[in-house]
Amino acid sequence: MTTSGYDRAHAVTMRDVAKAAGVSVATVSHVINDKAGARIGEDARRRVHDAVESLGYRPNALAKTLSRGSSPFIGLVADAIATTPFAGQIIHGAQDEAWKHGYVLLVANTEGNASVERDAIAMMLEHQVRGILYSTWFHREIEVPPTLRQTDTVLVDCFAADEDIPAVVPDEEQGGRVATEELLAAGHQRIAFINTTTPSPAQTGRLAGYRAALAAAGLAYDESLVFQFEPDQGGGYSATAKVLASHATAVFCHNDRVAMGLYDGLRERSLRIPEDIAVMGFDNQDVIAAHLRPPLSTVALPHYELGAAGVRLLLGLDTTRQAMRISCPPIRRSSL
Amino acid sequence: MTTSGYDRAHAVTMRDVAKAAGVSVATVSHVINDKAGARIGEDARRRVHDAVESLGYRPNALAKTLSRGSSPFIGLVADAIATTPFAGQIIHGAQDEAWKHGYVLLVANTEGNASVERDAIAMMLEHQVRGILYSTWFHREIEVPPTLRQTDTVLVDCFAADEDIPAVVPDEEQGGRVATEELLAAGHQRIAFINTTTPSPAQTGRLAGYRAALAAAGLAYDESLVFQFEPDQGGGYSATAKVLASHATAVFCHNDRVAMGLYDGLRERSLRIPEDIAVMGFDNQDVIAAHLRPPLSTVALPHYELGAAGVRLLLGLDTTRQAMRISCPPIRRSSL
DNA sequence: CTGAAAGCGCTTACAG
DNA sequence: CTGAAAGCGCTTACAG
Repeated sequence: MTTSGYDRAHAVTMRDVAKAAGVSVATVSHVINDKAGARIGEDARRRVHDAVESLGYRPNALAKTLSRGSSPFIGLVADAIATTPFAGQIIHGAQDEAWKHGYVLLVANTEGNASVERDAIAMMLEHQVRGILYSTWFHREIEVPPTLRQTDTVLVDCFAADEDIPAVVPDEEQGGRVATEELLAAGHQRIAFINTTTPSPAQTGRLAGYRAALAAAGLAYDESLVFQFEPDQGGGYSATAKVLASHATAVFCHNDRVAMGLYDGLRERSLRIPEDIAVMGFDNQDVIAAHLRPPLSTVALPHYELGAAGVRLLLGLDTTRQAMRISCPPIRRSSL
Repeated sequence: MTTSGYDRAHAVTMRDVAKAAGVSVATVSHVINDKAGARIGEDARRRVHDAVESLGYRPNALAKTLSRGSSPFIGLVADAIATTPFAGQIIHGAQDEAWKHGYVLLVANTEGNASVERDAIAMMLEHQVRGILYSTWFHREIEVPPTLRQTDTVLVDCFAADEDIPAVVPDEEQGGRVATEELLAAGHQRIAFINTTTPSPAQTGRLAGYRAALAAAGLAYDESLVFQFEPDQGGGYSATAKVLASHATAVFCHNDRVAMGLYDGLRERSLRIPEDIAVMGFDNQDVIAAHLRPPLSTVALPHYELGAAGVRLLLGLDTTRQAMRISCPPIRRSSL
């Protein structure tokens, strides 16, 4: 079928190449890996390359791993590839970074199930992973599964309170600050904040950022401008009346879904965005933010970067140890 | 640190277990794998298990693979883990199914870049994958990368025209049919269809389904009820006027984003859903469909099932060969 | 400049 | 009932 002489049943090995090239397997290994110390004649070199070519030889990465004692794998256990578009970006970032350093990602989706988690970690350990990235789909505190201790671990988008395990998380406070600063820069002084009812690093961090930005701008913190609602469309929609009653000229929403609900509430009252009121989101959830009318200005959760930084930390490429905060960049669209 | 005596630098091997249990490695292998033919005394068996326990032994899956000549890996190359929440579900389904049969998924994200794709496939081949799932984030025709021929392949959410490569795709026509049937069942007779301007299996398939459902209900196909717009919010929004002018009482939208735009257009005209007009989406895009006001009825693209079926096909667990169509189930919410 | 040989951690006939 | 030995496909000192 192919001209390479490839045969699925009987893979060609280094031995076959050696035979075809009339050299030893040691020599083949040396030229294929371009070993520094090895002095192989131009002639032999060419013969090996020709044989590789004509036989369609591919090194067996597993055998290589075994004899070298190093692993090409990095494990990524995620609690929800499924429930959210976010996890995808963490995987994406981790994968790109892993590849860049010659590693391959082994991903496992656990749906938060502890026993699946245990199996996934065991599987990774048996495959001799270099280390494991343990990630959650939203920033939170976790209990570290005990078996994770048996290898190098870094936490991604989560952290363990009383632990010394390195973690990389989004900088919620900085995010809340830029969100507010964007509104400030657009000339607003009376900025409402629809925060979430759910206790979380996002809840406290974004609020702290909001306050910090206000303070830096010389504005007093006004409690009557901050609300708590469910962090979804329903919450944003319900918040509309209160926000309007507060006479705010701009609203910083805890996330894009809240903003989406607020949009609905505002539209029902025939209020225009941003002419009548400016709105700022958080998360930069693709399907929502870019496609609302008008497109929503927001701040991005740096999922891709979280995954990539996790791999770098794991491989010891980043000097930082312990909690590493990744900043959340503002995304400017037309809602303010 | 742990009581297991685990030592990261010097993994414990089968040899260590053998020594500790006072048996040969062959015996250890037999009891650990619970080999059928092997008759090992209760005594030796217990000693082995104890040694495994106390040493914290974990078999080296890579070595096992090498000596057995079988691979525990299945590759999944995806063109866009990133750009869409959908790919995540394909991965999820493939992974669950792979695990179920003792395989581990090696995933690679190529962003559609041909050279990355080549590298990804080469990497998988070198890791001796059992086969490769090649997937796209939306249903379409593709050119099969030549190196894919070097192993078993199944196409997921895509297909190759002139090829004999097995593929699993969503059943667009059946999807279009149920979408229309749902509207019919709700009592509508004048059903508009906002189709996409983009030529694709979705475009033709969903239209065919729409026509089939109408025909089955004894309704004539009325060209003036079908429109073509960009398959996004902007398209849906723009379609509003024409849809209204057609005096349809219900609208089947090519996808959820179109429905989202239509919602906006309808709301601006103070029209209520579903009282004034019913709307049906397609895709069941989480963030959108479930959270629109009112929640959108739609039909789901079976991504999880696509991934799972792909693995089954690859492993020869499904007898079907060639193109396999997965049906798209209706999701009932409150927009009709 | 090149090859023979040991070894990576397992599995699997084969003997006994 | 159990072990010695060969082998999976590589890499890596070590000799020459």
